[in-house]
Amino acid sequence: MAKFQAPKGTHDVYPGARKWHENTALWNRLETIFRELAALHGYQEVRTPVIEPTGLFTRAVGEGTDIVSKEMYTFESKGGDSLTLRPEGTAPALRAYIENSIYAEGGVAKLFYIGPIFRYERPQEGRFRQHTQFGIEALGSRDPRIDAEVVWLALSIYRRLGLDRLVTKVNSVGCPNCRPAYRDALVEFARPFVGQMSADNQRRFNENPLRMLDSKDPGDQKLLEGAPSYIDYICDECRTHFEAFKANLTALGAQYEIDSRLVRGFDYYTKTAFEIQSPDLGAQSTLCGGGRYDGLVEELGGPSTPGIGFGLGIERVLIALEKLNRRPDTAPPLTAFIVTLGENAASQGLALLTRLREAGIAADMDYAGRSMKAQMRAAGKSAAPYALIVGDDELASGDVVVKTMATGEQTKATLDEFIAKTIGQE
RNA sequence: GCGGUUGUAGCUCAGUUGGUUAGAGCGCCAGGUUGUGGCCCUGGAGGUCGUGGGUUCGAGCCCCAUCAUCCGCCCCA
Repeated sequence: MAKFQAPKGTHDVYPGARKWHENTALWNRLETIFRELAALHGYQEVRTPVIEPTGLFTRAVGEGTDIVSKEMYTFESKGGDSLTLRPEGTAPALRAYIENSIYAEGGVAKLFYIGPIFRYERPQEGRFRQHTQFGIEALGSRDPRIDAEVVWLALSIYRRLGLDRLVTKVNSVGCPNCRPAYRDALVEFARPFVGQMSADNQRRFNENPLRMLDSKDPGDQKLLEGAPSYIDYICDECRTHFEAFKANLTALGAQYEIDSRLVRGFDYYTKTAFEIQSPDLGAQSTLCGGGRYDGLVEELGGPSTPGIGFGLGIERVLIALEKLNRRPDTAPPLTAFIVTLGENAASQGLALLTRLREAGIAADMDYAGRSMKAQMRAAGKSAAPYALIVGDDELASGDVVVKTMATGEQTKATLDEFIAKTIGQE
């Protein structure tokens, strides 16, 4: 009998998984932290479908990008429409923002999302065909202070998780006013040695010259060493914005580097672009990437609205934490484990459990009808702080033996006393 | 799309120049304690050696193919 397995590049998340990025308790903990910090900064959740019209991504991300040209899961619906499993989170969030007229609320709309992202790529460490992103989008402000706040929120998340040693890289990729001049300058600079560059960069030279700077090919890097810097071509508006953004970041106490080579893989970015990397992650070192996209809402058919956001790969965060052995605290799944002795007690077990649960105490028992020794083993393995032991003696006296597993100490108490004391501790 | 790695018990792996019934640790189950977990001791269950073909008297080991896995390039979270 052939066994089924999760498709290449996908993974399950399940209780007790050894790999942190597959462990339910750790996922739950991280998601809670994301939600708390998002709420703390005024962001509210938006949930969008996993499938979207294919055109949404070709329009937003750009026809020439790798994502659109070769990494999308695209299929035809029975009705004949072309649908795509979302390969990124910003375009769907903005589609929802426009479709539901969220902009009509006025002010700045702050949205966050947590959900799966699909890209057809060759899996490797930290890269999956289905991964999960936490992302935020702030729509309606062109104030550079919000650029700094967005970066700061990402950094706050990592700090909260105990992830240090991070490198934050910032850049300005300009705007439609100044980009053409820079693009032309870069093309003229590279023209004499196009033929000496890697095949990829020769392609980029024609299709998307800015991406040439992103090449990791050592030969390309050497050839492009003296390449013109965007900062010398940037228009006054973009320069002012970039300076204010950096000043605000500095004022918050954030450490960052200016990386004039930082060019992100989506066509929609304007002005601010940033990336947060971890040196502990291996080849796929980017934990978070984002930037400003002042023309995108309009491009997608909404009112002219500036925006900025980021996406953060949750699997990569978990992998980085695992490598540093920084395990987030997770509460034990159970508080009490009931151990019964004999037929009479066994038949009472479920009723006792129910009383605990109705009082809000997570409790369980061993349903296999096994020996006390086996039940105690199960209690220990469950990590519940307390074992409640019930036998004929306890049934007669109306109380239970409360064993504190960590110390081995035992006392007698009625179930109500145990409940009152346990709830008092929370 | 390209390059490399590894596939033996639930997990991590060992298996000498191809040679009888394929091993260890951990985990699991049970007993040692007919009312007590974690430590210790004893025992037990569990494997078509990824799959298919080939070479050979004989293949976990050699050859071919295939599937899967992980890692790197590319790209990105």
